[in-house]
Amino acid sequence: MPEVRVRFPPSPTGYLHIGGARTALYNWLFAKKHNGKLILRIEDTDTERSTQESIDGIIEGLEWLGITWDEGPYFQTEFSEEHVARARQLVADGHAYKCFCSKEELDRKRDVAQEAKQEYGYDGTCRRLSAAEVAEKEAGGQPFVVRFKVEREGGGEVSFDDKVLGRVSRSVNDIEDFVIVRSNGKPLYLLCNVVDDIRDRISHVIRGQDHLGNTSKQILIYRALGAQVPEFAHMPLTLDLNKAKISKRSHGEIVAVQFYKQRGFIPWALANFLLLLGWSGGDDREIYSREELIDAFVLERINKSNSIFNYRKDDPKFFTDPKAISINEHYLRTMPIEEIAALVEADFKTQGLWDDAYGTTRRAWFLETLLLIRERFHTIKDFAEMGRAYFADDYAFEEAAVRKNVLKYPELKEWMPALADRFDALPDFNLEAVEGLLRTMAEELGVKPGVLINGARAVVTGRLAGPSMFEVLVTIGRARVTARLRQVGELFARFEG
RNA sequence: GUCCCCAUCGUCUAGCCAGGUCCAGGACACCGGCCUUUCACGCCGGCGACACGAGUUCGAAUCUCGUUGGGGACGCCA
Repeated sequence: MPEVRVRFPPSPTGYLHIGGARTALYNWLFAKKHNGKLILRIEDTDTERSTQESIDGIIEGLEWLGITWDEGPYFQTEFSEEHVARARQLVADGHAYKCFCSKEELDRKRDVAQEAKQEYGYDGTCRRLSAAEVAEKEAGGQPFVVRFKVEREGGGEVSFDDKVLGRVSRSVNDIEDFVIVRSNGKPLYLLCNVVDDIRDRISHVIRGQDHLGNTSKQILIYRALGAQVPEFAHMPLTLDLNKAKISKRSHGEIVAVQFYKQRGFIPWALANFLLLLGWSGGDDREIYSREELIDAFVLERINKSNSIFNYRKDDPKFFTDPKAISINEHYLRTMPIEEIAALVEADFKTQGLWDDAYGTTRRAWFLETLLLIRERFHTIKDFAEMGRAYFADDYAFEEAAVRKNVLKYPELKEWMPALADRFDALPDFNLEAVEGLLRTMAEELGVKPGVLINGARAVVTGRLAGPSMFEVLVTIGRARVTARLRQVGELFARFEG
């Protein structure tokens, strides 16, 4: 295979959404797999809608996901002269012509056709203009667009072998003479994209199936320009629950990569999820490390059919596609704890929960604590929220935990401080000692150990559930544990009052 | 309306190209059980699909045709 060069060409008209991220991911994987290059090209020719903020957001999103590029970002607007030159060349070579039909006139014709449920497409009025007529209109200062002259002599088809879909054909009679240059002289996407891909020596165009219709037109442009046509791979689209294409506009933050970063997703977990939306390795494997995936990835195994992004809303646990959450959980509890620690550290710093000692003298404690509590968390955010009691004293109390495990046993008002006293008297505050003491005390009081254990859990962590209580107590430490136990009275006052 | 693409559990999918080993496998979700001081994890089990109809064949999820359904495109957006 000649040098593999692929590109990701977002138009900077909004944040990076998961569909775009998935396209970027597939391109990146393909490049890596073949020791090729990924080119990032910002298609900013739509000056009306392009923003710097969007460019920054896209780059930030790609970087967060770990999708790296080898060249760029290039900006399409920087190559306008070349686009114009190629358009002129096409006109000079007879592959394109000037069209003087007004936009209003065409809109009207289109509306009429649509109204009558008729097929519509440019009728070729200006294609038949003689050189003299064209010269006359130009001399008169009439504005014009440039249309590509689709060769329809003898019919024929434009076809290509798509890496995903197989052979795709389209009759030239179904391709209208499409516009390649606006009346203001600015070339359009169909042309710019091809000119840029030729200049960037793109070998494989991997993009969504929504571009399928563009491909036949663009192949015509490649040929007219005398360039080699690249390989194509049209990926299936990601649809919403109503089977409509997901978009920034209609779905909002739930489809933004940024949202997942904010909600505490592990970058590669999101990439892994996105990968599975339309690709499988052919076996039952679903979790891949970067290296494993680069090794396993092949374009031919991309699915042909569209997939549904099964997101939910307003569910505390499944705030997005449950599969995405489950993959994130998988990484959360299997990744090397140092890597998790780095993500938690970043989050803690934004929340004012970070203690520099966690990086130095209390490093071991910090890592062990993360190891202890990560089992039942869903995202990185949970360390600061559900796990707050391990790192700070201003943790919240779950109402259900207090009601079920504290208020139900009024005696705990005395028992908890008494337990604190006993803990203080312990020569060593370790697992065995704590467990022995708790069980002995329960026996003396004539209650089940669970009453003291769960009561202590609610008081010390504010939560209904958590890791083994003895480990929790030792981890949080004697001083903090006893102080919290002695404040049980306030809890009664707060929730009973 | 025209053109293009697609069609397996609720969702993501394996199997399809090279028809039998598939009364269709896995994952997520859901339900039940085990474990357990709690909740998770883990393990075990359950629920649950070849869109429909013809044809080819001894045999079809797999091949062919049709129907239906879904999606995309049809811009002087990208």
